[in-house]
Amino acid sequence: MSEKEISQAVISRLPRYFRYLGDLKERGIERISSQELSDIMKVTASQIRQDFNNFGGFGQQGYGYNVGYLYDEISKILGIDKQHSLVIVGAGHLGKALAGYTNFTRRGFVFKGAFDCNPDLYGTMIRNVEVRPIEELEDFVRNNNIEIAVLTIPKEQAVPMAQKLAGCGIKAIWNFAHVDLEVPNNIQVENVHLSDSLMKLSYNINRYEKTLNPSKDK
Amino acid sequence: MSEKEISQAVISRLPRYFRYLGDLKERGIERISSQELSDIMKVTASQIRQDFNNFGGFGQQGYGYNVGYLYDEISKILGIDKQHSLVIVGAGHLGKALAGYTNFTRRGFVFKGAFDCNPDLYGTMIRNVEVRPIEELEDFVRNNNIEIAVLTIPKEQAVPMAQKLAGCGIKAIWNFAHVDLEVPNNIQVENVHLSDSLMKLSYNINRYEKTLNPSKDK
DNA sequence: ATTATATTGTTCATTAATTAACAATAATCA
DNA sequence: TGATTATTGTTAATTAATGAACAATATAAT
Repeated sequence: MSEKEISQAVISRLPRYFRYLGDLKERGIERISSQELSDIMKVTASQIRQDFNNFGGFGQQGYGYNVGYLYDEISKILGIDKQHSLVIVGAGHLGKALAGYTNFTRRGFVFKGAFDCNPDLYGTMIRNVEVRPIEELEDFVRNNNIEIAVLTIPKEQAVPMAQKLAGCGIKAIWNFAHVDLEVPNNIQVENVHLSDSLMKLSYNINRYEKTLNPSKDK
Repeated sequence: MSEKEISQAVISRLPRYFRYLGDLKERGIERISSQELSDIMKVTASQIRQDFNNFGGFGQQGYGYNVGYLYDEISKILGIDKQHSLVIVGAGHLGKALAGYTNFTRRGFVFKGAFDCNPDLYGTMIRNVEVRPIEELEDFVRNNNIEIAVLTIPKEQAVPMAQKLAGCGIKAIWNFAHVDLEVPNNIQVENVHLSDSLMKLSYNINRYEKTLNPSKDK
């Protein structure tokens, strides 16, 4: 009821706060004001205070915020105070790269299985996990209570695969395939569309060059 | 002068339009109205028309938009009608994965070189390109007119590396290191912070579960 | 203890983004 | 060729996001 919906704009900023707070913590800094954080992060102090206050008062007037406390609170908000099991679907370079990220393990994401449709890969190891045939994926998800599926397969296969995963109790899909998945709304999808990102970069290169040499347009 | 600044919110949507238009084109569809596109893409027709009109009138009243024409125009806006040369800095799994994306080649991004600081990798091949020692990077960028550097190195190395790259005429950095780079504003930076993305996913899993079982909060 | 200072939480104002509305106009049909 | 329909480009209205202001309050200093 008091579950005020928090905008995804705010959510998108939380990981960055978390990162900066982690750095501060590591450097032994115990307290920080919204103004100091503003200077470091190049966002307004007002936005910082507004963002935090969406989740309750973490600071104290005349003092600021306790770095360690704020860090822990944000980790709870983000749900990374608990472990999340995940499987990688598609054991190519990208799948391997993601499986290998120690960063993720550190944040409680536990790599439980890898699947591919290429028989040459069956039995090969990624980290301490062997690659299994894709046919075993659904049973594996069900039997091991897997929360997250990381989709690093071609887009043609991604759509039917998402449907299959929806059917066996997966909670979320981290989608690297260049296609929009359609899944029931009990399943969370986070897209990483790398080509989109690269195109944005291309646009900004172009734009900058045009500001230097406006004659060239049209 | 009439260089009205276009918001990054609009730019972020262009690649998705481009993708859907490409699909339509491939399916042989020649014309489409903003309403039809709205139905397919699940965004309002009004937003579609507003977005396109930032760049000029691409449609025709009573007819709609010509798919092929619109596709080409967007590709020009995004600057992917021309080739962009890039190098990969950090020849790990992620670097290899990115180098191998045929999608990128198709959009005019030409993979020209790969660099790493691990001597074991020197001379090994990624696609048709051999991995070179990182010391050669700066000269290579200068001599081969490289536009984009793809940073797939640890965050500690990423900051000084960005500075070096800034010094040798690179135009843009596609940054996969989990750190904010500080570069002069003649260099475009596009960040792909994968852990941020995964944390957002984690938040949304959490949020959904709380809507089902609100008792569990606090 | 009292006062001065710092800094939050929150309200209000402003700016930006999105959606709705509609007049203008091209395409289609009779 | 004229009437009807479809659909854009654009303006206006609404909603969301951001930034500024300030009262409330804790800390620190004297």
